Order: sequence, then C-alpha cells, then structure tokens
Amino acid sequence: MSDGSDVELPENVALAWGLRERPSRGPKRGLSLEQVVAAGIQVAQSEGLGAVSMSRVAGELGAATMSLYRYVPTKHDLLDLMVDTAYGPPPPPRAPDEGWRPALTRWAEGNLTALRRQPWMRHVPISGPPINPNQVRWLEYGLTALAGTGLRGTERVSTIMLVSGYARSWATTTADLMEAAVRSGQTPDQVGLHYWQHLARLTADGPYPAIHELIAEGDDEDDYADAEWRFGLGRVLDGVEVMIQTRTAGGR
Amino acid sequence: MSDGSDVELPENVALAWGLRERPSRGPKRGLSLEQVVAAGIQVAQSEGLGAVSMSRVAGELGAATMSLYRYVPTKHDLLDLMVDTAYGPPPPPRAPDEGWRPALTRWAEGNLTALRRQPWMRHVPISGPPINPNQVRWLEYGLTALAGTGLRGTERVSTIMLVSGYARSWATTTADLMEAAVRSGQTPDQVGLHYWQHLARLTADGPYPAIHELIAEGDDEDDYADAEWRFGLGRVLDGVEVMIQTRTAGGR
DNA sequence: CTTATCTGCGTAGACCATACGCAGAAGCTA
DNA sequence: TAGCTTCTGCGTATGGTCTACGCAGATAAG
Repeated sequence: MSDGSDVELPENVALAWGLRERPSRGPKRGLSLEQVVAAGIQVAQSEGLGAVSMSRVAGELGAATMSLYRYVPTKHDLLDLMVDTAYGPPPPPRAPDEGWRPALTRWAEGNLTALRRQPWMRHVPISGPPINPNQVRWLEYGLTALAGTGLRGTERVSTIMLVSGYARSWATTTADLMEAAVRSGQTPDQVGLHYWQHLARLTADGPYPAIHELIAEGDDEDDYADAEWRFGLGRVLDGVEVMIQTRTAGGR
Repeated sequence: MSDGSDVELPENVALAWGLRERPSRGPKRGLSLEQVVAAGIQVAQSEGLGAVSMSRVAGELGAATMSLYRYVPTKHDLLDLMVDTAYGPPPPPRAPDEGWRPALTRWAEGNLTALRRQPWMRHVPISGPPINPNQVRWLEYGLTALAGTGLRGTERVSTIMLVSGYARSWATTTADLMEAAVRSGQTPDQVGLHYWQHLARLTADGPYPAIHELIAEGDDEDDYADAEWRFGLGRVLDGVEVMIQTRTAGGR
C-alpha cells in the first residue's frame, strides 16, 4: 500500500494545487483562496509589494486580518501563490514542426512579458525549485522546446534555468531603472544619463580604463532596451546551439 | 565653473565612496560607518538577513538604535553598503597575455564564491545599476576581460550583466536548496529527491510528457552541482564566443 | 565667552505578522 | 429532533519593525 517512499506534500504545495478538500462540518467559508490571492495581487499591482500586508489584503475583501489565516498558512505562502497565479500560463508550446530555438525564444519572451506586466513579482524572493501549478506548466513547456535536441536531462533543466534566470535579471534591472525614474520625476533616459555621469565622476581619478573607454564610446541607440535584451538572449541561445550541434553531429 | 550638467551625488552613493568629510563643529563620533557596516554584516552572516534590524545591529555595537541613523540615512542604504563591502574586491583582472575566456570565467567564479561565502546577500534586492565602490571595481574587471574582443560598448555591458545574472541566479537556487535542507534536517540530496517525488506525483495525471521523460531519464551524478554550474557558464561563454568570432572574422 | 553645530539617544507613532481562544454556524449521528 | 463535533470569522494581545522628532550635552569657531 505505502512503499515507504511517500513523503506527504507540504501544506502550501497542496494548497496551490487545490488538493485540500473543504471539510463538510463547520459553517460555510465566506471567502475562497482564489479571492484572497486575487486581492493580494490587486494590492501589489496598484500599490506595490510593500503595500501587501495581511490587514491591507483583508481590508480589500471586507474581512478581518486574522480571517486570512483560515485560507493561507503564512504570508509568505500567500506571496508564492500570488506569483504563481500572476505569472499565468506559459505561451503556446513548441509546435510539431517548429525548431527548438523559436520555441525557446517565445518562452523567454513570455517570461519577460509576465514580469513586465506585474513588476512587483521581481521582489518576491524565489522560495525553491518550481513546484506550483503554473510554474510547473512553464517548466513543462520550456523542456518541450528542448525535446529531441540530444541534450541530457540535467542539461535541459540547466538551460531552462539559464534562460529564465536571464529573463528575470533583465526584467529586474530595467524595472528598477523605470521605478527610479518615476520616483524622481524624470524619464528613464535621464536616469540612465545621470548614472553614467555619476560613474564618470566617481571613477575619474582612479584606475578604471575599461569604464572610461566605455563612457567615451558613447551610447545613443533608439531601441536601446529591446536591443540589449535581444543581444543577451541571442548569446545564450547561441551557446545552447553550439552544444546541440556537437551532440547532433558527434553522436558518440 | 558649473556647466549645468552637474547633478549632485545621492547621499548614499557619496557615503559609500567616503565623500562625506566629518564636520569639525560638534563632539567626536563614537562610531564609524565602517564599524556599523561591519556589525551589520556580522549579524547577517551569523543569524541571517532576517536578524538584521537597526536595534540588533546597534546592540552589537553597544549603541542605541537611533544612533545608527547618524551614520546611515536608511536601513536600505545600510544593506546596500553591507553588500558592497561583503562582496569584496574582484579576483585578479585579465593578464596581458590572457584570453578573454579564462578571465571572464575567473570573474564569474569570483561572483559565485562571493555569493556562496555570504549567502544572505542574495536576499538583498538589487537597488540599481552598479555604483558603489566594489561594484564598480567588479564592473571594471569584467569589462577588462572583454577588451579588444571587438564587442561594442553596450554588448560588453550586456555580457557582463548576463554572466553576473547567471551567477546570482545559480547561487540563489543552490543556496535555497541548501537552506531548505538544513531547516528540515535532511541532506540536500534528500531534499532534491523529495522535490522530484512531489513533482512526479503532482504531474502524474496531467499533460506533462516532458517532465515525465525527464524524471524517467533519472539523474545520479556525483559532482552534480558543480557540473551544472559549469554547464550553464559554458553555454553562456560559447554564445559570447560565437559573437566575438563573427566580429573578428567578418570585419563589418 | 558666546554661539553654532553636531553628537548620542529616549520617546513615541505607526505599522507589521501571527498565536490564542472564543462565540456561533453547520452538518453528522443517534 | 438533540447533541456533539468540527469548522468559521475574528477580537485581542504579544513582540517585533522602522524612523521622525527633539533634547541635553559636547565640541570648536569667532
């Protein structure tokens, strides 16, 4: 019956997958987990993650603070749930006749889009490997993009982590810049300009030749941001391609 | 005298670069910024970032909570300063006769080592582009590794960001796993095993062929962690190499 | 010696997460 | 139908958090 390898699911995971059947004894619940999560997302979206407190979220629902703890074990679990549903489902998976590269590109851009639409998500620390429903769906589609490439299992996983890590860090940096701009009432361009000015001044008297060369070279692109994203992603995928080609060619 | 393009440095940056001369009027200071930062690091290192509160750090120094605000404008600025000094200086820069790839590899591994030595750093959210002294030094050496490769300025910056982002996200995931293990009194291997077991159970009845294939393939490496790190880094650098070679060969 | 300025720091305000326990609602069992 | 069990929302309380404000005393300039 039980083979001993069974370890019961952590509470938060069971919750995320909807595996907690409501008991039939007591009074009916006035709220639902989905409502609580949605209210949390709404607060985060409109006022930032910092505004997400148990009492603020409860207020949004017309409930008392402590009521939320009937739906969620801990605030951090609520945040995890919020991230999972705010991320939403992944973009369409690789089509039968599609190459791995366009599929993985779409997957990466989906990551970026999700993070851009809900920028507060970048401030929720990653609590572990992907285990919640949407996270798992994203993982599935990411792996699907790499099926049949000859990459080993761990390599496929590493590649997915590599790409999503890139999307996250890129989204983070640009969103930080954007928010700094809004805070100071400037355009992002101005903020970027000030950054380089400050950097130039601070490094002026020190041994920073590479930075000076960089500054001297100047930098006035139009579609700067998007080009930079594409560049990084292109490098990552080129690297993956190199490996795939050696696998496909060399056989072994 | 002033050409109008001058924008004064933000307070926290000036502080980080030691550009705030102490005024000569009042009584002598009982502490120094360095001491405050060091105390913060010590608390973070021994009890985790969560234990770093103004009162805890002040206690470490035998001072009152509010005294710290004579040295640091805000708690978040303290955290930024802590990260900058805990990161420490970068590893040796690219030697004259050294290729870009070993130099950048060393740089990436330096990132990883720093993050591993002080794992609490991963929980301090990145507050903007690198502007504090050690951050700038790391940037300098990273760019140095790419000097003379034919890469444009923005491309060099993107590459650096790509590599450091990879190091950060990889360090984060492994440290999370490690801490989860410690918390539950298991070995990291056991935690990893449980993860795959849970994932298998949760996806058992759903449309997750790629995940099932991954699980079926099994995964029992010895030096698993390190191999995975090297794989991702290798992919990134291969991608960079592709671009450098087209630049070097094709001219324009 | 006066005066300006800076120091450490006590107090207080406005939050926060969450442990505990209670009154009442809902269903199960007899 | 009665009683028991279990579950509900949520009030209260504990023990934190950051930091604004302002005061008493120290220091040095004029």
